[in-house]
Amino acid sequence: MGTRERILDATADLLWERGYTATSPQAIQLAAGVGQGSMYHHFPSKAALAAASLRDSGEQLRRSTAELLRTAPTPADAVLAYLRTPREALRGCRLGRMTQDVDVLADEDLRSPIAETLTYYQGLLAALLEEGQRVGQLRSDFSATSVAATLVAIIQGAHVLARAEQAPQAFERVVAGAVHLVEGLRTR
Amino acid sequence: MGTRERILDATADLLWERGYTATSPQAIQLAAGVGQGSMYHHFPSKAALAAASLRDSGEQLRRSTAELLRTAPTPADAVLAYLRTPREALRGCRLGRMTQDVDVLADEDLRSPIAETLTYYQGLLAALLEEGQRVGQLRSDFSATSVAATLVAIIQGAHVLARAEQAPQAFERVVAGAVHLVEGLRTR
DNA sequence: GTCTATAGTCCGATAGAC
DNA sequence: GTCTATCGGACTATAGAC
Repeated sequence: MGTRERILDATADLLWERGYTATSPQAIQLAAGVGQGSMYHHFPSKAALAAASLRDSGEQLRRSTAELLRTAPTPADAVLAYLRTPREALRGCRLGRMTQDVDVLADEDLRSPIAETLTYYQGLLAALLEEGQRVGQLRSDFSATSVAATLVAIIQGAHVLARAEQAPQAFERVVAGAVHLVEGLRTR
Repeated sequence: MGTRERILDATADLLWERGYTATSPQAIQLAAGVGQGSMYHHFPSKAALAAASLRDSGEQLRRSTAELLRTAPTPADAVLAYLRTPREALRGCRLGRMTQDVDVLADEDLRSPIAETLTYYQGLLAALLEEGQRVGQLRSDFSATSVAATLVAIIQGAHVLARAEQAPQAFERVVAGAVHLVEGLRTR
């Protein structure tokens, strides 16, 4: 693995663990096992390095989520799979966590991969919900776009609760409740 | 207003705006209009000051939420009022946002007001949902505890989406979807 | 391309005058 | 109780040798 990739890997880990502002170039260099000069040779600044890392993470997450949803037999199954897929409850969402950092929100290059990925999730779920409505599996008296946004928010919020309580069970509780709520959307 | 209160007020604002690690004693002193000596006279450290501020914020939020839920005519109305109450979408939840700061999670005095408040919300909502089930307003085939956790997560996640997109409309979209989901819990 | 040395700033906290 | 001066260290970034 090349130096550039080792730097990007270390950055992704540290951004997930500590966030942007609290992650120092020094810590990245230590974790990647490179000197300061190497980091600044490959990336002009901490912000540019973080932006590259977040872009990579966003692409990876969008790809794996699309794959997850594509393999379910029915739309309702796909939505439930989105809720139930195993996640690192205590680590939080590696992109969603960044929204609490003002320096991230102030920099378009840092914010856009986050916004694009969360918007992409909502699009995938809205399409599934509409399909479920079209084939009569789901009720037609709700807005697929709104419910899709709510489902994405549920996963983000589940991470918040699990971290607050420092208990993965909080995440599971949120998911269990979400499953109850989604079951209420089925036609009967 | 006394010096101590001015310091606590400035701290609460800055913690909400910037989080814990990114808020410097210097910034607090500037915002409160006091010197370093005053701050360290009233509070032994940045951590102790932040803990006092978060305890205050938690008490205030628990009190206002209990009041909000107590004034609704029926359990389902109270749950919908929780979802629909106006919130500062782009600023985020002043307690929930802290869960992304590792230094906060590592310090029990900082973490516990957050965990206690979010747990308190869940307890209030679970009691309402159970009451709704008892009086036949809500279906009895769901876990009130789980759904209560999901409702709290929805509001936390709505803040995340709104901040990611830098658009309050994202918050409204999440709430609209949540209302659809809660309507599915009613008996018919 | 990679390294070390260093600059200039800000951090959290303490000392001590008033 | 409040102030200013200051400490020791960490921060992001640059310089320049190899």
